[in-house]
Amino acid sequence: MAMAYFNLLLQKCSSFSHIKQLQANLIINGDFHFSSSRTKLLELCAVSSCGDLSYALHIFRYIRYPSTNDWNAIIRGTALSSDPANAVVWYRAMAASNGPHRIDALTCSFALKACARALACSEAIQLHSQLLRFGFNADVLLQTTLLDVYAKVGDLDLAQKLFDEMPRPDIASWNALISGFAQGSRPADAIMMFKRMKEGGNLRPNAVTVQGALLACSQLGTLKEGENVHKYIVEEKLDMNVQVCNVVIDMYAKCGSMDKAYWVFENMRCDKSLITWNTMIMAFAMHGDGYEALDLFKKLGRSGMSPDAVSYLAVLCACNHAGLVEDGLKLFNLMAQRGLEPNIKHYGSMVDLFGRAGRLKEAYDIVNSLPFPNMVLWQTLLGACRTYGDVEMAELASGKLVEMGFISCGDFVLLSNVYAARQRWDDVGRVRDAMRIRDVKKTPGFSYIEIKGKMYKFVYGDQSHSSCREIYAKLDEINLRIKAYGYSADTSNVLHDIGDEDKENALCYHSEKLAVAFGLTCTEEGIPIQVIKNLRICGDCHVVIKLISKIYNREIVVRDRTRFHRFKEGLCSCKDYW
DNA sequence: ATAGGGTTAG
Repeated sequence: MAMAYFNLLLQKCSSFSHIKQLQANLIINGDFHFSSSRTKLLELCAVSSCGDLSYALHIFRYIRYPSTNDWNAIIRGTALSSDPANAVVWYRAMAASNGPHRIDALTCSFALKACARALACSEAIQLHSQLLRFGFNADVLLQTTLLDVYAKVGDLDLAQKLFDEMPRPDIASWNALISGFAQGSRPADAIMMFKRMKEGGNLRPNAVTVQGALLACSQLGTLKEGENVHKYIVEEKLDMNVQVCNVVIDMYAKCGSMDKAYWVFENMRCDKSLITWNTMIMAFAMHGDGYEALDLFKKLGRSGMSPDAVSYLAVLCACNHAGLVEDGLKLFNLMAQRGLEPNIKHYGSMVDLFGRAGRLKEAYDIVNSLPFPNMVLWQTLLGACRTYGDVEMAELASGKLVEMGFISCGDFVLLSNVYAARQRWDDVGRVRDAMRIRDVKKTPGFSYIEIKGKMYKFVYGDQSHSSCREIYAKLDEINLRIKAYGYSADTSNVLHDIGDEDKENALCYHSEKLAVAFGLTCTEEGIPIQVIKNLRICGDCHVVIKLISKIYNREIVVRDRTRFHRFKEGLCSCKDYW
């Protein structure tokens, strides 16, 4: 068979059996050991969706003298597989093996991609130094790959340094840095870089750039910056891109503006994808708008597209957040009827749903019946035990978490809360000791608030703000007024070994309270206050903010890591279950 | 013999 014809067939390959037929053909014609077609076949088998990596490895073993490209195909395929770390192992085998091959820029590129996926930092550093030795450092594409790896493994400073040292960063280099900042811990810098790129005039931000910038806005919850990015998108007609529209919708929802999110959803200038629908349903879920989510889910069914597992997750989540237990149960069953396999998140949603309804036994049965133990489900169950004060079930769930070695600070706090609610102080002490012995790490909590287009960040007990004095004065005032209203601090949320008065103080300087107090000092009456928190809102803060919303007659919106809490006239949209 | 590789959604 002529090689050109063979390559054409390769391009048309759409199933695994095609691959095998072509392989048989190569072998029969005696071309297997000599032609570049074999390499192409190997690549197809290792990388494409109709291929099969383990079969590619099987073929590879028959190659007497694998070429650079044969090795690259294997490394690339492994980098894309579910075990990307293995690609580094193959890279080392390639470096150690004798033969006609030499490591080239592509080899490095694929191996680095694997490091990014496997979050393998030290391996990335090793590859980086080798790549410098090989003299590939002038390659812009490799520079960008490197930048991306460092950003993804969390070393944003190094990623930025690489960017700064690039002689000619192109649009992908900028995009990699912006997305890196946005996905990592520096969303404000992502927005800054987006603006610099836009105003620099050299390179025009494209569809990829704006997605990074929008993600940064969502992380920060900054509606103002998000609107600016949206404006740019419309000006540049990037809103013809569905993926961009989806991120815009998600951004508006996460910045608290459901009106704008829905407007974009309704007025799209391109066709909606299933992801568009799912994004919007998830947005309603996040805001506790259960009926809107259910309506949209029904509309989706009528639109001609069929809901997938994510659509069901979104609408289950909405039922959950809105307390629509029966609707949720029906949907879960419907999902099975439609032949969709529930995954761990669906089960988590069901556990939450039963938990919310106080049906702890049924929640427990789900967690216990799954073939693989999963810590998130036990944590969810533990949360439900806290709400309903079920000590026995709480001990069972936390016992499982300890057994799995996955118990976290938050879990200990939940268990302690259950004991505290029953005045079982010895047990509270026992939990505290267990935490100390295990040296449980606490993720530091912080909150953002946007005032007149500027973001302010608060950490626990923050005293670094210029208006610090006013903030603490406002907190004192709040404390007086809520106490007059009959509030007493729920100190079961505090685990430190300190006196009662100190416990109250420990609670009253939580970052979300500081942010709300700051919001009260510098906004007009009647203007809603919006706060973004990186962790879940604490129980005491939830009580206090409800009271503030009543006493100060303010609508207060808090986005925590899972959902929105809308406080109004002393009540919260989550109906006190979260 | 040659090209191939980098940034992006629920």
